Amino acid sequence: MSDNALPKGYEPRDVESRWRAHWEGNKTFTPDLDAPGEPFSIVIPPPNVTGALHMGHALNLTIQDILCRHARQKGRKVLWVPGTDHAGIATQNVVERGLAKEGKGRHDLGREKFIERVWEWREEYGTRILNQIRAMGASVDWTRERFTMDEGLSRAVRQVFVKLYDDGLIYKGDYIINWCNRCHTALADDEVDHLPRKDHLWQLRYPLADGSGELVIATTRPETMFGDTAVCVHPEDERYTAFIGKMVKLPLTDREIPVIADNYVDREFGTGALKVTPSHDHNDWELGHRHKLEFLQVIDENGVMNEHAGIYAGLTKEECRKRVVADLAAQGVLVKEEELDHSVGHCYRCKSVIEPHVSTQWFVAASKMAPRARAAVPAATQIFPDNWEKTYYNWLDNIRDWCISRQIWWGHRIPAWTCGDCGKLIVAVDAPERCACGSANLTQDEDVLDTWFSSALWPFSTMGWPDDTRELKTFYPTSVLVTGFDILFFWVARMMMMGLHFMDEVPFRHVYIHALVRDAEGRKMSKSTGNVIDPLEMIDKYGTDSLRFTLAAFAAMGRDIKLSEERIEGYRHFVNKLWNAARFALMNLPDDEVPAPVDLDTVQGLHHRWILHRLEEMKESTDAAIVGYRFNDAAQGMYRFIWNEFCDWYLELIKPDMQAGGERKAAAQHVLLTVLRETLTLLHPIMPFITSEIWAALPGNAGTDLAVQPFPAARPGCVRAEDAARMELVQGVIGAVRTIRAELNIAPSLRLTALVRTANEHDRQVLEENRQMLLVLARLENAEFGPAIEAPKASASNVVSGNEVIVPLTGAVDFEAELARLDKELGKIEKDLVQVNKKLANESFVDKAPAEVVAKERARAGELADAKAKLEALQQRFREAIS
RNA sequence: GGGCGGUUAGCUCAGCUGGUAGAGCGUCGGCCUUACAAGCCGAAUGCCGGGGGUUCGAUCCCCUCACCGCCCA
Repeated sequence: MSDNALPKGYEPRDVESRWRAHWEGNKTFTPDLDAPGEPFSIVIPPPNVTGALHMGHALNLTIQDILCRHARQKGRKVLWVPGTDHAGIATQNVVERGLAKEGKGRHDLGREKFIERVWEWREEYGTRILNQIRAMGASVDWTRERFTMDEGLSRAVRQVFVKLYDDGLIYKGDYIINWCNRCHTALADDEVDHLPRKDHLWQLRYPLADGSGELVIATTRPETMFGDTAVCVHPEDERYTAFIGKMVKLPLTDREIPVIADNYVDREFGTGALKVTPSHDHNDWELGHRHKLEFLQVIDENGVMNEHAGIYAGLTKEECRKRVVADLAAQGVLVKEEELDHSVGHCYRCKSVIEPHVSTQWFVAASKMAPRARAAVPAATQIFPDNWEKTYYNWLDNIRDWCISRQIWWGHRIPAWTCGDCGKLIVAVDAPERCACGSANLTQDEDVLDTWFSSALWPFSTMGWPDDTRELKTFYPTSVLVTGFDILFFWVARMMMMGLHFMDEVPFRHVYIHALVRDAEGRKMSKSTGNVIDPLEMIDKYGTDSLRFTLAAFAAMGRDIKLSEERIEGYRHFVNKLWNAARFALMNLPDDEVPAPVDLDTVQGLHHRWILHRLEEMKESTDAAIVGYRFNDAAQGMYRFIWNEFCDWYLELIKPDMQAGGERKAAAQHVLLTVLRETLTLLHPIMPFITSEIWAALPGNAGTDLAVQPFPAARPGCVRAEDAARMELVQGVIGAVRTIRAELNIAPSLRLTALVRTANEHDRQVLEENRQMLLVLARLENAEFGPAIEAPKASASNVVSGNEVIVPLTGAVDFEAELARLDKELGKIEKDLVQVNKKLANESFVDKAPAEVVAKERARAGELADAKAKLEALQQRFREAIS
């Protein structure tokens, strides 16, 4: 036995920190650009600097790491770029909250000081998320870490802005946009969450100006009525045709507004008549332009009513609504108030209600860039699973121009200057010194760009664009983007547009959309619900490998993951199992030198031949599963192989070999080491730490790193399906004896005798050759095999592929139990037999089903009938014995 | 309103191109068997959401209904 055995328990903490330090210190994951091998690259979805690692990140990183480590094993040149995102609004909010504690606002500091403050903040906390990426074991290239506000990336942003402006794809103008009063900035359409909300629908009486009647309109926003500049009905709505073209009096004001007609109106909703407020509603904005209405703004950018609201000026929009409704009710204008379930836009950063607001903003003409991005899927970029294609198309087909200016300070400032003298607008990469008119009186636009604008460039900006770098040449387009569906629009579609425009090539060949991680009840994890499972806490308690394996095992394509701590705890048992298997192996292997090799193609011993065969199958299936993004198959396949085959059978079967010594031991050592080495390699992408640790402890591996070992080569000579079948027979006989023992309550310590009346010479020979396996694993003192074996009358029995397994019973045995057991067994067989016979009796089945299927059923019917007959005979004999 | 997905063992979920329903966890029974009690051996459990259709044959394909979830308007 070895004296440098592994410690009794696996201690993830020490092991993980050691390997992390080793990999980072040695720059193990920095690719050699001159190395041979096909490139494989991934850019990390950059987490927010404000962020802390959550389960979504943990899953995202695990998947990417599996892909990268696997690609390295397959000899590819792998680059995985890490980095973080400056997250404009979110980060600014965090720093502003900090300031608020000091009783200050950002305006008290001024722009420059405030930005300095944000940078300080990011220096302090920006590394936190990076260390959490480290904790996950992510094999990123730390020498290429990027931040969206880096000098290089900022230059890329300015360059892109200027180019798009020159190409006519960026423009500035007054439009209605989504305004967050709290964050005090414009938001893009997809940054608005539509959340369900109980509200009211009020019906209001608008009298005709000529006194000839009245029109009842329905609205959810009475406070905006001061901005009404029309009432709209459906042109074919007979209730209202007479009103079209007339004027109505706007209550609470002295204004009169026209009644217009437009197909946009839903006749079924409310009263079929609606008030039109072009400055405060997206649809009304469209109506306003179509019908050339007046645009009247009544709510300011703080959510306060302005002078157009008359006596309501100065009230917040919420207060104003209450007062207006009360006053309308008092004046008899309010006809009806009803409950309404609808959805209302909320800021995705702060969850306050979004106000449609007209202002001067910058836009990307996304509608012009979308068609190319659409056409690239699936021709140049494939989405996995492909049902997301539809969602992708749907969004691009309905895309509106993208509002990219934000009225905050933290971010890439828009590279546009206005001349104070001639009014000319200058858009340039670097700050211009003077205007063409000669004036030096230039002021830069106050706004910054949407964070997603810089994220959209990530796949090429991180590789050094606009310079023509080797990284770009080698690694662009990236191989795959791994992300959640929640940012398919924000990010994926925009990267496609930008990549195609600037690189003339898609940014990634594949997009793998992974699941959302939910809690055990299927709810989204959120701090407010309090159902968050913190990955760092899980890592601390169970180790990173347990967490990674759990996530991989549940990462079935296209399905959400319901996670609970118990699952992670459960997979820690697997980690422990592997550790102990390795300990056992090491105890039975020489300390330093590699055991003398034997020829694996011709090695004797069914257990060796079988496990080597299974190992070949595992290589193929694991590789196929990872390449096909079926991580759950990869994980579960390894789990079963290691636990149910390698540990439960193989390790048990080599124990006698190890005791026997000599050549038998030498062969067992060599096969054991081979299987363990290659199994660790296969498992390494999912569980990098424990596999590396065990690897380094194996004889001959001291000082080597599993992370740089190649994928185990195929060993065609070891593919032997017939040995797998032989093994199955042996396992079946062992199982039959074990079942008898357990069901008849025979003590495990009692050594039994087993007799097998064999079905044919082949089976007899297999059992004979593997007598020792049966003796050890079925706990027998004796075993006999042959075609003419007669069962002693008092014996329990079972049938395995036509072989009658007989266990003579001695001493006190529960005879009734054996009878009941045989009845149960026969019941099962009969049930199957009836079903199969029914099938075979069906003429059209025999007629129309493929010949091989029919043949298979016939064979099965024969087997079942045979087993039935044998069992019945055995049962009869047993009855005679006990009567 | 439009789109997507789900419904399989007590729980969580696999089940690729239709051909004998699987796993993990949990449950029950028996074991300290020299790597592992975080373990070993054995067992039980399913109108594969309802209805209809295609087919010799449907968990799988088509239609429909119900319930649940998500996205977009």
